Amino acid sequence: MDRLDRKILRLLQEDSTLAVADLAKKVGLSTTPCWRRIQKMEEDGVIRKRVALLDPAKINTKVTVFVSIRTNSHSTEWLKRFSEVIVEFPEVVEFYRMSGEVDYLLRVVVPDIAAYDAFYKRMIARIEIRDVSSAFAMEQIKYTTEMPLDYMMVDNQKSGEE
Amino acid sequence: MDRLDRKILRLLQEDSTLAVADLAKKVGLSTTPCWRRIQKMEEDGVIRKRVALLDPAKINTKVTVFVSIRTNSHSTEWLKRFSEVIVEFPEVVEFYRMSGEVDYLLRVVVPDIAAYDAFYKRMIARIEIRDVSSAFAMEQIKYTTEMPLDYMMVDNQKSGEE
DNA sequence: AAACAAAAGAAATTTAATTCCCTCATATAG
DNA sequence: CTATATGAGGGAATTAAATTTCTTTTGTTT
Repeated sequence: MDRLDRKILRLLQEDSTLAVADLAKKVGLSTTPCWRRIQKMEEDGVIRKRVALLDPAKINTKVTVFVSIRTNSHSTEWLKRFSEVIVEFPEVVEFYRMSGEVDYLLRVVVPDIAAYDAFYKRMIARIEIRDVSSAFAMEQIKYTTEMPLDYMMVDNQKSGEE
Repeated sequence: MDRLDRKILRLLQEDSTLAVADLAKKVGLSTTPCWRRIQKMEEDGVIRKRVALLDPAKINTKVTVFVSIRTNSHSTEWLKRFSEVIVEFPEVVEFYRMSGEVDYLLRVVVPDIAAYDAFYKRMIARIEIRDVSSAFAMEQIKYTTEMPLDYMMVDNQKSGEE
């Protein structure tokens, strides 16, 4: 993994429809070696998948709610079931086990407050939860699937330029 | 936008490398009309973009930190500058203006605690912030870019939007 | 400097995207 | 009712891109 791979990843994180030939040109390679690098990174799992991103407003899911969940030390059994139940909801797009005050944090997307309430009722109907608190996002100022590539380990340390 | 469009979106949200011909077969169409539906949804902005998703572990960004920021009513100027500064950090992958106790919420991705500390120092060096608190994710139980399609309007949406 | 390995590139081939043209169903005006 | 526009679907040709094959370059080791 060198600086060319990193350049390729940067571009594919922005737009994966880019033709290999065009990508190669931007990176300063010809299509074959560029294609091979992409293949390798897919085999190695560096590139996990390629997906289409939708406009939340256009599909009626413009409201994001962060749901903080506190549990006073439940059993392992409860934890397992809790995860299974939560993961199934398509409205839950992110789900973390946290350190500190909050034990679990969910990001939930819905059309509006009413839909959130409906979701909430469905959730607590499926599993008993001690303490839940919801915080609504008023505005999504940034959302990206692009990960920083600055921390990638590079064998050939030709780091620095672009 | 009908149920066929929704089927197409569901599949493309999972895997956008799917060939139009295969997609068409799964949906129950031939390639031409299927292709045209995809084109239309891209023109309409329903499909925002197509991207490659990377494996966080493989690019050394497996730690997620949620950063809660409280500000005792700052000026509009400060707000503007704050947003501009924060958005520029590639480590900040999500950034919300919130209702309630917390005013802003960031999701930050870094390799480890030390790198978070370095990020934190760089951030506060660039802008004065009243109250910051950081919560570390111990585990990412779910992360998806697939939005729920259940809330999409089903009928012929002729009503002028946009 | 010879020999090898690893990466790059040109050109041919295969596969998929895109266009063109036709059919069918529905709806609407004359 | 009939004629005619309209919109969606489909087959087949065309164009563009992905993939493979083969050759060349580059860098390293002995």
